[in-house]
Amino acid sequence: MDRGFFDRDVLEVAPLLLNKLLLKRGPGPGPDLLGRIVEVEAYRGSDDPASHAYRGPTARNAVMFGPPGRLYTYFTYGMHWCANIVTGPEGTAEAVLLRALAPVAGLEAIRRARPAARRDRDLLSGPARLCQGLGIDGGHNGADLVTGDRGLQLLDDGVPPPPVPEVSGRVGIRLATDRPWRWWVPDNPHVSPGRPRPPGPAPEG
DNA sequence: CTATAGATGCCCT
DNA sequence: GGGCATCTATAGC
Repeated sequence: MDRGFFDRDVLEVAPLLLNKLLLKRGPGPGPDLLGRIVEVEAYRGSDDPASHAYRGPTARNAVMFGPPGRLYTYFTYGMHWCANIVTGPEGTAEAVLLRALAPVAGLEAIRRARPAARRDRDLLSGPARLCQGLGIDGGHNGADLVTGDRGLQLLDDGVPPPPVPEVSGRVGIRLATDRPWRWWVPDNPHVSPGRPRPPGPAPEG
């Protein structure tokens, strides 16, 4: 894919990422793993209190401030990795959280990487699940998805994004729950079971 | 299907 | 020390 695709506002890019392919190669002799993006969320650092970049650059969020088309991975809840695609020009801090993928290739290897998943629909249906299933972690922070320099690449096989994607508030956050910045492919069984918190002011006193 | 509790470690104040 | 862009097992319909 072209770098320019990612060099736009995150609210424009996020829904267009639906139905794109994420390819994971190696390292080692393992088979290529492939998944189709079916659920995403937008985080816009400059004016988004829920974004890791809201309070300015730190060691953790540095990749978000870098050039578009790279992967931002972070560790959370003491045990989980999550992956984002950086958008917008260098200097801004926008990113699209990958929330769910539909497995396309490498199913056997993905099943081995996700022993807790009882059904195939649970393999990559969550931001931490998809990282576990594809073997994505901190070693991939900053990987370039355009060149595939670290075995991770974003591909377009011609399947267009849904003309009218489903929309809701974002999942698992406390702040800015009213922003409809989560998109998914309608009726796709691999979308995560997460539900947004009811909108309202942040708890206070 | 829904609801709940517990795991577990890094980041930032 | 508080809080987390989560997941899993278990309990109960």
